[in-house]
Amino acid sequence: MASKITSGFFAQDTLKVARELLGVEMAYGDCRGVIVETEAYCGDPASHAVTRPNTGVLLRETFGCIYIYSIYGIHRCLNFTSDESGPGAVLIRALEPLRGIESMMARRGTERLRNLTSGPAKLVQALAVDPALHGQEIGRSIRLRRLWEVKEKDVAWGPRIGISKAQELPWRFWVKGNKHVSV
DNA sequence: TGGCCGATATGCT
DNA sequence: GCATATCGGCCAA
Repeated sequence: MASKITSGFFAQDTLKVARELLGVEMAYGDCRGVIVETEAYCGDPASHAVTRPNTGVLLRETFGCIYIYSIYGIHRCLNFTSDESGPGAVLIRALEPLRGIESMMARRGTERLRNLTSGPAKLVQALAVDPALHGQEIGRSIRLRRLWEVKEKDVAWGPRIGISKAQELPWRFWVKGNKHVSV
């Protein structure tokens, strides 16, 4: 039986949270998908804890909460805050769709399964994540439970995508070979 | 109050 | 591979 993940899980180190979120099912509204790609943001120069000192307060002062930001005007991305002892958040970059695929296709305007949730802004649009969830504790609207046990040998990692600072840090994690990983 | 930048996605060449 | 839409957040003035 799959085990529920609550906000307390996010108290631990951000890199560990990012790694451990792989294989976790996310349920929201009429949709479900498994997390297959994440990125960790700590107190590094690319983190909103640094680049957005006002709104980034959530990264410093909470864990286990939803952090939603907008980028390039038209996109929104979903994070979960982490690390009870410092700034941290994990960006959810890709899901493998499980349920509500018809709804996702309608909202994304495509029939192509591979293009539904293979990117941070794509999955927010596919699941119609409400921006008003910003700051809310995990487990209320967005529910998580471990669905897959992802072995060490099935985890890949590398540099984070789309950033101009701290590009050398290999803080992006994904499920090796999964067809729904971005890029 | 204005200007710059960005954890993206898409469409065109 | 490259241009670009489009706007919130931030800071300088």
